[in-house]
Amino acid sequence: MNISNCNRNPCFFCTSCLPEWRALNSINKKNCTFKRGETIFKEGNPIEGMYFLLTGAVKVHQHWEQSRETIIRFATEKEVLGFRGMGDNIYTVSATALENSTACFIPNEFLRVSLPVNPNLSIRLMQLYAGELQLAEKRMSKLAHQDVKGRIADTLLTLLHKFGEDENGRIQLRISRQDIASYSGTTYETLFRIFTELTSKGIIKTEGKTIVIRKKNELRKIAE
Amino acid sequence: MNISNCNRNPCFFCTSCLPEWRALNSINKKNCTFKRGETIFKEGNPIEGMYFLLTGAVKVHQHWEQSRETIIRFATEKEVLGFRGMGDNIYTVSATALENSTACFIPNEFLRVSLPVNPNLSIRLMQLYAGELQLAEKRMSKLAHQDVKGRIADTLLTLLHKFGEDENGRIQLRISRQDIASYSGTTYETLFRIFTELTSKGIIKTEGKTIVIRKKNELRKIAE
DNA sequence: CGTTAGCTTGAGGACTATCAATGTCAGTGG
DNA sequence: CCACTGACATTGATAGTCCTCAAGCTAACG
Repeated sequence: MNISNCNRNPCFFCTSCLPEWRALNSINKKNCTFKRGETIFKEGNPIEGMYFLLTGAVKVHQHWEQSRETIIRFATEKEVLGFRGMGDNIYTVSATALENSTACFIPNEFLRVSLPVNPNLSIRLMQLYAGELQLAEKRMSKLAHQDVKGRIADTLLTLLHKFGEDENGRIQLRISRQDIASYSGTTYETLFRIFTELTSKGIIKTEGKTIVIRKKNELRKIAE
Repeated sequence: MNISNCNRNPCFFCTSCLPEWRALNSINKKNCTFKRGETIFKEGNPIEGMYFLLTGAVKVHQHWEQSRETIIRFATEKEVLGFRGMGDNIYTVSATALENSTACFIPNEFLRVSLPVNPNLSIRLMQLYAGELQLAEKRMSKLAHQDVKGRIADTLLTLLHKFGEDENGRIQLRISRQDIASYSGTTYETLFRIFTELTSKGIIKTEGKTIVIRKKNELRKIAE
């Protein structure tokens, strides 16, 4: 979301507009730094505004029975959390920090006032949602038709793409196996068995919580 | 999407703005009436604009191997098809008419010019996408964690809600079993068996291609 | 009357969730 | 230093769900 040709309004979606986001934080006294594991907002709570993630990593997830959850998506720098178009009042998902993170909080009121007079902002938000929607639709068909191994391979590629890798193929995010399973739509045990298999084939390697992708093309083949 | 308090710009999303949509049809010579089964646009083709559905019913679907598809969503009157935020040039999904349908075609060019000067329009589109996104996310967790029976029950309730019912509980849409299976993320045979089971329990009844929901609450229970 | 397409049913087996048992490891408090 | 604890990792056994394949069946249609 780092759009290069900013026409200023401000657009709020390019690097040069970041100071303006940050300035908002001093106006409202919302907590905007989150420790690893901390809840940013929670399913069922009233929506008070949206968060623009400045640094860190976040999971957006939804409960499903006791002790069961789906991770809807991961978010990283410059992504938007928790805004649903001013219609609803209650969060339908939760957001939890995966790393220590910082954000800007933009109150509903600010949006209510800004959107009608700031076409850039509404267009950018529209594009943002359109993009997210497209990803969500793609993920829907994958969840429906891929087998578990394919979904896990896909998850690993998604993480690699979203959080980056170092020169050795290490995914730049410490993430629990349980979270990977929850995003892939499977259980911890099944994920484990498939990790074992992928490791024995030399496709991935694990170093504690960090995952090393050794044969990206093999993963791509598995993910079809 | 029939928003009551239209501030006119035109907003394009309320009944009183429909004439303006219709007027667009006379300007561009795009085909805007579609017969049952006709393709509206197809995966891989260039995006030329978006469609605002005036009457009828449409499925939005995505290919998956040969002879396999996922239905992403159903659309009916006053819904928008095929617009993805001006970023991409290629459709990632197809749309096919389930009933004879009429639409308005809005060329990209029109949107490119209108959005920056018509805050109402961009805000409405943004809200539209935000709403769709929320539905897509909910469907994602369902596809991941519900069993087939639950997903089918959920599909039936979705269809009932979207296309309405007559006084006897008949879903107001003639839809093939294959399509229901594709939306539920399962196969024709499995769908058939579950239909047999639901029928024997008196929860649903089939009259050719029309489906009668007889015990909505039972379905809700199955869909959790 | 043969052909084709879609409907219906059965059998078999692949895949994956679940449950349970055990292993590992870091931290805690005695 | 060591036993204890809780969280997480690892593995096996089992069973259930659901897909696939294949075959019979019906009905429409030239």
